Order: sequence, then structure tokens, then C-alpha cells
Amino acid sequence: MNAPGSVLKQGRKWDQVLEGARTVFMRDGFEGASVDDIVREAGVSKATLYSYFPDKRLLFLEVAKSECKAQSDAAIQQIEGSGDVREALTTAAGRMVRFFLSDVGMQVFRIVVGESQRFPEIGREFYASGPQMVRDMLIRFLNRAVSEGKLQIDDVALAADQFPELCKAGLHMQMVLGLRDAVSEEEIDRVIDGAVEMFMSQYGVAR
Amino acid sequence: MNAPGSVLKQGRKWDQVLEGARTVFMRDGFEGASVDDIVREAGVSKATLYSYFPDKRLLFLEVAKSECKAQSDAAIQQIEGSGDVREALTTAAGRMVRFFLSDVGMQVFRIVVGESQRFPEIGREFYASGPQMVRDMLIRFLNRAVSEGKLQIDDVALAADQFPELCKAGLHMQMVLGLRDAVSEEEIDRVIDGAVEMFMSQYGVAR
DNA sequence: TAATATATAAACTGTTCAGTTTAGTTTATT
DNA sequence: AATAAACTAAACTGAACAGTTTATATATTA
Repeated sequence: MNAPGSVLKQGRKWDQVLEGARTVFMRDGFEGASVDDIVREAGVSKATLYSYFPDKRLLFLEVAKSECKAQSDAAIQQIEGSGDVREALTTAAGRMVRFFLSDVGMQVFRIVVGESQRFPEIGREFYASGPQMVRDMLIRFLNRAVSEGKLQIDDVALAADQFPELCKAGLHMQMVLGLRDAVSEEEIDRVIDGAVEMFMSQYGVAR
Repeated sequence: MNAPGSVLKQGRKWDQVLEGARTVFMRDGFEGASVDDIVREAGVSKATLYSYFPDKRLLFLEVAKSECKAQSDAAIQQIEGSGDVREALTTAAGRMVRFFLSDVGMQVFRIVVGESQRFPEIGREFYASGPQMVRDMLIRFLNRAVSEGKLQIDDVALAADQFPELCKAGLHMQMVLGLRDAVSEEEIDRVIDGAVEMFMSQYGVAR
């Protein structure tokens, strides 16, 4: 079940540490979170934390990975199943937008972007356990739709990169930069519909 | 000419300080840059720096604003002029992509995203002097094209949000996260053409 | 040339914080 | 109950760093 990604680990308070770290990192960011805050939140001694994680950065990496995986597993699910492409894309877009705009999603994004220069593996691991998953899923989905004659796409990889971007449509940037603190359901729907509409108008087969 | 945005300012080494700060912030990020590094780079005393800028954050804000303004002034220029919509969009897309993927553009983005939680005005000022400018320019351009019957767009604001996102198409994310360290001209063209193609296939008027 | 502005180097203050160490305690296992 | 593994609190180390102060120097202006 809750495998620790890397080769670190022992004992029984691992989850407790990770949960405390999650809370504090999500609240205060990477630099903003002190290890002392984390141990206090986790109800654990500093020595225990350091017996699990060699340093703060690795601890954050573990938190980010587990968050990402949880979210993108949920977001990926079966696009499969539903026969209608338009419907499937709408569903997928909904999941994506809600993920991008969730507190956790945005906070992880902020931290990862901010720290990936100093700690490149943070960027890599985040990408691999988040955006990459979605991208791969979309590529599979689009390839299937193409081979079934439901879509017509020359460059599937490009299309798989375009769709998630369309799902941001300015909202993500505004939220991440703190220009707004909420987005209404109407706006979300408007963006989703706009994304699907635009995507289908290029790649949909004429009927 | 080089007005200092806010109401701070005096004497003759202002530019020198700003230039040194620019260099160091762009190289090391916000937290990574120490004020001592900056004064060393600028060839200026710490006291002088602090006589111009009340604190490090404000100093960075000034750097970010001036970078942003320079870049987005250049990027905005006249889309106007050229009568062909497709051509104008292609040109604009080229400027945008090259801006997103430039060292300065990415570094400012990284820092702003990373720090805008702790310092909300950084996010606001960045947005106002960068993305907002582009957005407004696009809205004006699209409205004109619509009224001239060259494009058909219901929701111009949405379209103006979609186009820049299309210009990112995964590349921006990969670069910002440090998964790549360069993008070929071919890839850039592919993304630009893809963006224009998709945009026109929805909003272009049938001919 | 005297007076005023601006600049400088360098030492200092105060704080924050990651990571370590120590000496002792709790929990599980046999 | 004995033993070992995991945990604890708390003090400590060492370094980094923002911002201040002081005493001095160099331009600029009147």
C-alpha cells in the first residue's frame, strides 16, 4: 500500500510525519515551513523526523509525490468507458480544472515551480507523477479515438499538450498569483466548454 | 525616462543597483540571492542599496517590473498594421513563446510564482505589467478583427485567455520545471503553428 | 572653499533555522 | 521480565542573512 517511493523508511510514525509535513507545507510553502513547525504539527520529535527523512527537501519531495499521485490517479480514472469523445473530454477537462484550481494543486505547483531551480529533482519527480501521467493518458485516449475514426489528429502529442493548457485559460495563472481567491462554477464551465469546443472544432471529424 | 515606478529614489547609483540586483536575482532566485551578493555584483555599498530600497522584496519587485515591462512592450508592439489575421497571430505567438521560454521570462515566472503567496503584491504587479498587457492587447485586436468580419468570436475575453495558453503547449511547463534546458526552433514553430491553426479553426470565418 | 549630498567599508545585531547530540523513556517482542 | 527497537524533549551548534550603525571619504554645489 503506502510504499515510501524511495528506499527510506522504518517504523510506525512515518505516516504521522508525512501528514504533519503535508499540512504545514501546504499552509506555509517550502521556505515558510520550519521543521520545528512540522514536528509540532505531527506530534513527533525532531529526531524521529530526521530518522525517516535525511533532510527537509526530501521530506517535501515525498509529500509532493504522494499528493500528486493521489490527485492524478483520481483525475485519470477511466476516461475510457464512455463512448462519446466529446463527453469524455468534458469529464477529463472538469477533473483537470478542478485539480489545477484546488488548494493542494496550486500550492504544490507554487512550491515546485519556486524550488525546482535549486532542487531539480523536485521538478522532475513532480512532472513524472503529475503532468506526465495526464499527458500519457491523453495520448492513449486520443490515439484510440483516432484509430476508431472519431478524431482526426496529425500530431497527437501536440494535441495532448494543447488540451490541458486550454483547460487553464487564464484562470490558473490568476489564482496561482493570488489575483483571485475563488472561481465560480459558471466560470469553470465556461472554460471547460471553451476548451472542448475549440479542441473538437479542430480535431473533430466532420459528420 | 527610467522612472522608478514607486515613489522611492534618489541619486546616481540607482541604475547600478538595479542592474546588479537583476543579475543576481535572475541567477539565484529570490531566496537564493543574498543582499551581500547583490551589493558585491553592483559594486555598491549595502548602505547605498538600503538608501534606495527599503527592503529586499521591494528591490526585487522593482527588478521584476522593469523586466516585465521591457519584455512585454517589445512583445506587444504592433500586431496592428498587418492586415492578415493569421499572420498577425503567428507573429504574436512567436513573440509570446520566445518570451515565455527566455531565461529572463522563466526566471521571473519562477520567482513570482514561488513568492506570490508570501508577498501578494508581487503577484499583482507582475500580472499587471505582463500577462494583463498581453491580454488587453489581444482583446483589442480580436475585437477589431471581429468587427471587420475577419473572425467570429462569442466570448472574446475567453479567446484572449486561450491563445496564450495554446502558445505554451507543454513546453513552458517542461522548461520551467527544468526537464529540458533548450527548445529547438522546429519545436517552437510546431507549437506556434499548432496554436494558430487551432485558434483559427474555431474562430476563423469560413471563406 | 565651505557646506551639503551621497557614498563607502566594515563591524555589529538579532534572528531564524536546519540538523545533531544526549540522556532518558516508551513500546513491542520473545 | 528482559531486551531491543523506536521514540522523546530539550539543549546545542553553526551558519546564513536582513537590516543598522558608525566613522570616514568623495563628489557636487553655492
